[in-house]
Amino acid sequence: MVALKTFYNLNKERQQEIILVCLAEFALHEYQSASLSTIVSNLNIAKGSFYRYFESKQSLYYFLLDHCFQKRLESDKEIITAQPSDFFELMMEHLMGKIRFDKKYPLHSAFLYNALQEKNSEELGNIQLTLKTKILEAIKPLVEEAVERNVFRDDIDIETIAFLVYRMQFTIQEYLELKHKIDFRQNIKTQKTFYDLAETDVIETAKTFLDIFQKGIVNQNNIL
Amino acid sequence: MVALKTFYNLNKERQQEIILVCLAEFALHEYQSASLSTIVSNLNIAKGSFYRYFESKQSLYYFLLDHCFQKRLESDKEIITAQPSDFFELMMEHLMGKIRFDKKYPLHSAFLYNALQEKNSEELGNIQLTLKTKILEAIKPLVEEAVERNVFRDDIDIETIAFLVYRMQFTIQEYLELKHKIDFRQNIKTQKTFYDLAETDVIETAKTFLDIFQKGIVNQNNIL
Amino acid sequence: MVALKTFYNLNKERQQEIILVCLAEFALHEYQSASLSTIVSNLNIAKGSFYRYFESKQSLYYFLLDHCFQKRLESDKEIITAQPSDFFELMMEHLMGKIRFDKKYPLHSAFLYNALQEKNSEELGNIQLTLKTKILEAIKPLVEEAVERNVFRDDIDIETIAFLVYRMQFTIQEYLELKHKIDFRQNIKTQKTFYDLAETDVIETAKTFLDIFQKGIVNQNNIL
Amino acid sequence: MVALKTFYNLNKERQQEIILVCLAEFALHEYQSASLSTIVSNLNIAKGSFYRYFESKQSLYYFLLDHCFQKRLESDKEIITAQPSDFFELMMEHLMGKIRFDKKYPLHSAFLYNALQEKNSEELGNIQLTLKTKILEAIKPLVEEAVERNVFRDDIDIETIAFLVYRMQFTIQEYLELKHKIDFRQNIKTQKTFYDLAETDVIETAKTFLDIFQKGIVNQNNIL
DNA sequence: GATGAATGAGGATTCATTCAT
DNA sequence: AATGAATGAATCCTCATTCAT
Repeated sequence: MVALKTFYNLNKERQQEIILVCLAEFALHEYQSASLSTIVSNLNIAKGSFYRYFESKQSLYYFLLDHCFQKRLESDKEIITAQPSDFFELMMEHLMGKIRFDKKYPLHSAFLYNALQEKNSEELGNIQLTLKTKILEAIKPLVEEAVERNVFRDDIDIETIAFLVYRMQFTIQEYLELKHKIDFRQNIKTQKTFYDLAETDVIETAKTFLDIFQKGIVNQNNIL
Repeated sequence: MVALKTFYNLNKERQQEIILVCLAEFALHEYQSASLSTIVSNLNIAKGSFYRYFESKQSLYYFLLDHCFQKRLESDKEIITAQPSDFFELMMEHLMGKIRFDKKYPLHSAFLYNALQEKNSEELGNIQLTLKTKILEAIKPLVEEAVERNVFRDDIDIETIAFLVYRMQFTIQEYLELKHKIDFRQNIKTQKTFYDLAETDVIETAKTFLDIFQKGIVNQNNIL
Repeated sequence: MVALKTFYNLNKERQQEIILVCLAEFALHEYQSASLSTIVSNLNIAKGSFYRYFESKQSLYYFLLDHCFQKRLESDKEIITAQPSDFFELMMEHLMGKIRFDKKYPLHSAFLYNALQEKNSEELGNIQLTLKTKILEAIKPLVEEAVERNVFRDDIDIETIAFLVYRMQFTIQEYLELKHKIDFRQNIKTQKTFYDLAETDVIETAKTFLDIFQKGIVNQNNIL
Repeated sequence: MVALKTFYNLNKERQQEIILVCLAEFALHEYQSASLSTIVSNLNIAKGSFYRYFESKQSLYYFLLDHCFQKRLESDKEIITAQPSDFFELMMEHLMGKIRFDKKYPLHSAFLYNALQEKNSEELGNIQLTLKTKILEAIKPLVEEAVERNVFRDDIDIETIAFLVYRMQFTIQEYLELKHKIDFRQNIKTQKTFYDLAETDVIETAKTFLDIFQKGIVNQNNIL
């Protein structure tokens, strides 16, 4: 879960450098295929040195996971302090938060995205379940509060709503990738921004998806 | 795209056996991490024998992709022949089709699921884009027809609708995995069914998600 | 040394076809690196069928060696029947014979060339020595006869002369390759002629080398 | 072209040992057939260790080529400093240099000999042409100078002369192998000297071949 | 505290040959 | 008589990790 003492003895800049290089590798490859050799070579350090910073590949992975999760939470805190009263406004704020995070921390974002797709293995366990449960736990209270204010249809349970709220950010991401034929991993390699799109386009898409989530896709006039 | 002649010369049972063992490996691991050694060992054949069936790992992968895609299309054809007039009824039929497919062909289903998450690589190219584009091309005509019948809100474009239709099947899958703490890859290993759930639960969930897609999540009474 | 009966049962055309395909493989690669798989694939026959024609890779090699040697000898016989009295005229005839052989039988020629460079191995023994000895045995009588006619300086022994006579054909070949940056193996692949040169150029070079062999390289006038 | 840092960090003795074992393998087999497994086993190191010294088989080969070329050039420098004025005396010095080199560095010599016979391949390119061109470039100036002093017949161009000068050293080698039935590759295996001959014999042969090169093979008296 | 040399199992793939059909 | 499926050892190369210096 944590790095070794030696790692923390490094100055902050070097720590950041190491983290970024590691994230880049895990952003481009899944756990198994990511190569410590590549990391070590990109960092210009000795193989042995790496093992003085982290106990193992697995331990590094958990460290990065923790690190990125914290970063993402911090990024979200700003919203929560300036919490809007309307649930969907709040949700929009979160989506904007995700978009800002993608832009500001593309490697962290890509790493987390990959982590959420990691296949279970002996080394990482059911990592998807763990991560998603953690995220849903964070979302639930907000949903619950809105439920009490009768914001949602009462035939849908809280878990479903919370899940859909969580899901939306990645659905939007997938849609953008597909529509604009973006390969965000390629963007990482070429040092472009995560989406390589005008931010207004991204925001517009988020608004659309959120609106559909609220009101549905059917033409109400047609029904009447 | 295809296997070698030698493979087709095998009797159908053996062909199926080989396909299933290969699918299992690629269902449990992504392309890079999947091991031909494991496959060969599970099949109890010599290393060299494998290369009489398939030219390479890459070629095997494309073969499996094609094979599963065909299987999935066949599975869908039944619906199309008995095509319901209402778009959302049709969509529900497709979701049911996916559920039946998961049950009947858990390995094929898991493989396709993994393929849709494959990271781009020199060996496989932008496989996600290719696959998703193919699927969307199949969905679009159905959506277009519904658009002409004014089924949907007219402020949402066809691409967005088609994407959400495509996305739903996997959103449901993800939700079920999460809610019931299912590890479908573990189920594959233990030869259980894909979901290890009562089918009614699955169908209920599909209905719920479809309903939200139609009418949205907000409490209409509250708005009024 | 010889092929199996089954091979001789094939019609002459098929025999020729097989020989040419095998020669091409051994013309492009040395014994060890030449691949029976490639040969068999180029011939569109079954692996097992090949082993009904030849006992082994080794046996095939010896067969080809014998075959090419015979072809080369035949090609030389024409000269011997129309044998010119002057030794160097005869030698020029032989060089012309070699040039014609290269043109008419590029694969045979390339194969023999490779064979003369084969490294000794358990499988082939000291094949260079065997081949070269055989060639020298053929050259020696001609040299001996010329020696008796006092054609050569009497301070040089027969073996040396015979060797230089043998050597010249390949020295010329090497020179042409180098001067014109010819890759005769590439020419084989692209089905061009062996040298891809005007024949007059080749003959001119042969004449020059032969003249130097006769009279030496030094400027006689300068000495006087 | 060069080894990895790790290689240079080894002490000189170990570096030499590794070089010699590698040279031995490439002296006995051509590039394709030479086996890293054999090398690694002869060195009593792990498979992976080798790849800490050299990037690849190809890279090792180029390193050895460079290494041997340098060694050969150094060996030649001694001559050039004590450069005799007569061209043929200089040439004799070079032949003697080659003979000493064969004796002192039999593996280097054998490796270079093999390299000059390597067939073109994707991995090594047209290595023969490259090597021979390099050698001829070194010989040409010496020839040009002699040309100006009217040493040679004026009907032969410089390229031809330079080529024959280059060719002689290997022609002599081939002759000795043939005459004394020497298998220098076998000598390598049994750790004997390159030629396994009295040095006087070798020198005598060199003198003979050089003399023929100068004055030609014909009996001048007979002509008159 | 840092280094980097060493490891050996594992990766995909090719090979010449055998043998049952 | 011909086929072609099967073999398993060999190929080059990469990997995460250990440990002596």
